[in-house]
Amino acid sequence: MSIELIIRDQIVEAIEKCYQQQIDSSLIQLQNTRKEFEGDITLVVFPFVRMSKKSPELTAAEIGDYLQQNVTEVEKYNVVKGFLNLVIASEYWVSVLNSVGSTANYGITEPTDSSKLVMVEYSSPNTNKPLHLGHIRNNLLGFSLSEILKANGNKVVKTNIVNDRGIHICKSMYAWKMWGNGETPENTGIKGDHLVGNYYVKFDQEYKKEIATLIEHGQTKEDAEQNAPAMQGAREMLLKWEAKDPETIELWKMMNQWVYTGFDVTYKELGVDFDKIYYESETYLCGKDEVLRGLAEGVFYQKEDSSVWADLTAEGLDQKILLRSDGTSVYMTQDIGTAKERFQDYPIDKMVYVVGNEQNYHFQVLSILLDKLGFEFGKGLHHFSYGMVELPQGKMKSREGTVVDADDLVAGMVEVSRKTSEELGKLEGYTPEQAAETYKMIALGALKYFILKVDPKKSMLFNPEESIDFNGNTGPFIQYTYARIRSVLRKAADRGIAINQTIDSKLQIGKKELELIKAIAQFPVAVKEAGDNYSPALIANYIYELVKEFNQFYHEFPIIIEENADVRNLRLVIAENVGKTIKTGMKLLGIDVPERM
RNA sequence: GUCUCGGUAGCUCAGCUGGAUAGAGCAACGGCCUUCUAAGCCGUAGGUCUUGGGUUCGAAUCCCAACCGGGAUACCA
Repeated sequence: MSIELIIRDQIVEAIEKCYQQQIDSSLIQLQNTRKEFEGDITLVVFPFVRMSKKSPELTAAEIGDYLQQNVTEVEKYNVVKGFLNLVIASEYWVSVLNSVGSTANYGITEPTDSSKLVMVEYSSPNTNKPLHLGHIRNNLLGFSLSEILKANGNKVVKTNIVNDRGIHICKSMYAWKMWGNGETPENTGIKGDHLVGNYYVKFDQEYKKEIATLIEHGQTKEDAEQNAPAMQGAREMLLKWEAKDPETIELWKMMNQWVYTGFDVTYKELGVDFDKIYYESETYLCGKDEVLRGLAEGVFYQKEDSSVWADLTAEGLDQKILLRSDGTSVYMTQDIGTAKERFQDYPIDKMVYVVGNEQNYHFQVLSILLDKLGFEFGKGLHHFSYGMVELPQGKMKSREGTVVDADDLVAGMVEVSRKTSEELGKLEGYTPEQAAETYKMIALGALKYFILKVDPKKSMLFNPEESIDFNGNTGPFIQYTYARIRSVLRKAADRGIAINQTIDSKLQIGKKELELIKAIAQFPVAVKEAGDNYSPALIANYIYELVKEFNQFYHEFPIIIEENADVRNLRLVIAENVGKTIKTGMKLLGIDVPERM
């Protein structure tokens, strides 16, 4: 039982004894004592003043007396205004430290057979262009969220729905066919997803030229957009694709394969992966069937032009189209099919969609539609809605080339990392491979931490010139602290200092050491809150606080050169456990930590 | 128009289930490497928490309104 729970129970009793009142434990506000005051845990006593009918100070003193007498861990207390600061005996903190040291996966709750199965969908790329910074935020959030849910004792299936069909895919295909001259990733050396993306851009350029020409020849803008040969070609291609025209299918398969090969490289670089991949080309027909079933059952309705609709006015929403007048499916249709298949494939307890907040309406509607179709899981879908990444000049647009490409960004950061590392020269003795691995680890640490430390709900700004930082509240700062701890531990071993993991409970603990033990003790709380709130940012912020605390300690106090052997051992044990906690915490963010840097 | 999310230091962000004097990093300025890694540490300066009301012993935090910004809003995904 944690000290906090014990104190809560005793406060309830104290109120009953002193003021003859039964209180609800939600009235009990405990917080960590602010550093400028003496104490470890603070009770806010204002809510009890009404019961005691005494001043806040007197009330606090009475409760403090009771706790001091009845809770052995409460050594003493002091009162500042309406705040009761409790000083917890250092034996308790020693026992916490000892238990951290003896716990293999400190802070992590392993899943059991009866754990909930959570499916997390993330990434969900289109196969017509390479991944950009927006996708990076999605991928990092999805991966980290999965890790955090696992650490909270859930079973997690990571999934990806690949949007591999549709008019946008046909645009790239058409452009390649028209103007590609047989270019392939092999004969150009261009990464597959980039090559296909180039043709997506090419399509747009040619399309715009054609429109301009048609307008010169007297067509209206609307007509020109419809009649431009490029657009007609792409449409024709989509029809051929749906009709399973062999040549078109062949082209589609070839170009998609280029993209997948490219994506795999990017995913591997980012360190994200999936347990199960769904393809829209395989689920959209199922969605169509479901919509038609809904139509037959009277859940949906059909207009004269034979398009199919859902009426959501009773839910306070609009009408939503589910099948176009030509019978082809829309985004929503596919998501219905994909959802159904997933719940058939897995015993899912919770479905989480990691998708940008521009889709809030979409998922609200999806949930209602699935419910209307009789799927009991419909209401329980969770849209993990995150904010957009913006550039100083505004939103990113693939077609206009105002995107920060994922591969370029990572490569650029690795380059900065390499330069910095070489200047500092701390990797001497590493093989070129080891050094390269470390540069990459640091670069990705910087990128991932930069993105994950921000509250997922909020939109964030990425400034290419300023955001690539390796100092301050950054991933490399945390990685550096870890490497520093490892260095200390290596040196201790070199000097033949054996670390005794079990600290004597009577050992006097210094103030700064105590702060660190308390910080380590907060880790499981941070993991739980991150899980409850679906927020990797809470883990990032926690680690930053811990690391700052450690660096202050490091500068102020000697560790291996401390002469008192007991104190030296205590500091080594603390350093080791801080390192352990950093490593576990960063793992939840998908960030690795280096032994040296 | 309607719905929705946001507005905290020059910049990027914490803090938001109400609690003590609103915190970090970057940028600026000044210190600290012949003791364990200076990608670090310490210090100076920087705030009407958009504005106005309300609830409360207590509001950056909750409620209402206004202003500003992002997003969505029936056949793009």
